[in-house]
Amino acid sequence: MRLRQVSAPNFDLARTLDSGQVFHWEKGNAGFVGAIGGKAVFVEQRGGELFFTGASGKTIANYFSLDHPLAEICRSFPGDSAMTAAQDFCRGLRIIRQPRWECLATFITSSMKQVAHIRQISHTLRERYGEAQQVLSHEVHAYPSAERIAGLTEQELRKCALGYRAKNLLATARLVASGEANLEKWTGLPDEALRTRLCELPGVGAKVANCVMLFAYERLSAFPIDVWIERVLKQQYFPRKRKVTAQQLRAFCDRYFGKHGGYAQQYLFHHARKGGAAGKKGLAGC
DNA sequence: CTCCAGGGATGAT
DNA sequence: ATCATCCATGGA
Repeated sequence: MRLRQVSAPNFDLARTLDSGQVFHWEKGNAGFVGAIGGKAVFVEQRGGELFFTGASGKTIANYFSLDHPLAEICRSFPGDSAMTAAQDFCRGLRIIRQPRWECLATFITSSMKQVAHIRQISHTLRERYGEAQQVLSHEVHAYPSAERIAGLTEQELRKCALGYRAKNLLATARLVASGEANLEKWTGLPDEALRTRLCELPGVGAKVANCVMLFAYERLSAFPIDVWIERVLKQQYFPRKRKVTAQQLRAFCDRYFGKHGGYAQQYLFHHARKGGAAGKKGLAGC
């Protein structure tokens, strides 16, 4: 199999796929095997080039947001020490453009789960209910459509280790499949209206809504606050406050991180999770 | 306001 | 080998 090639300067494929925004890519053949929408894809990075097969160069470049002006985005970040360290740690990490239903469904199943569990749930749902494809002798399953999931029972979903999330995923799948919730049409909504629509879906609260806005609707100012980010924010920006409310954090983030807050959040998140010293232990005692 | 639901990887003992 | 911990949403 001959691979095709696309230029990808200022991009780090492995780091991007390991940053908790997407959960189905697996290592294989010196690169990564996964799916972009319904297409099974292999992609490998060598220096500033991506070598790939299974989709067009245009699809690859669009999925990995190779057109995002990363240097300019980083220049818009605040210059504090936490942000600078995170930025340094996350070179080449990009916010990818995910299919809307796949992203929404995945983050509904992510609630109260850690990354390893989310990967497992995604894998099981794909394997049981998604269409199989081949790439370089690897079998890859597309994420099951809303229609497919809408036709399942809560019992079947529970068997995929969804627990109480099964009910929410099923209810939301049915709203999407019936057209009552039109995810594609929502691309035209302003941020606040989009967030409101998303939060009306079962299993979607503020955190999940912001993830979907950031990863599937390219709202780069959306700033999801999970426990990791909450720890970082409290430690770095409210060091001697004993009690900081969710509202205070929210107001601070919206004001402080600017129009690319979503990127700032992703960098702080990835640095906190993978950066070692700043990980759980170091922050716990504060 | 508090409490709880369901579950598997992860790290401590 | 056993045990506590992690964790976002929604309903009681």
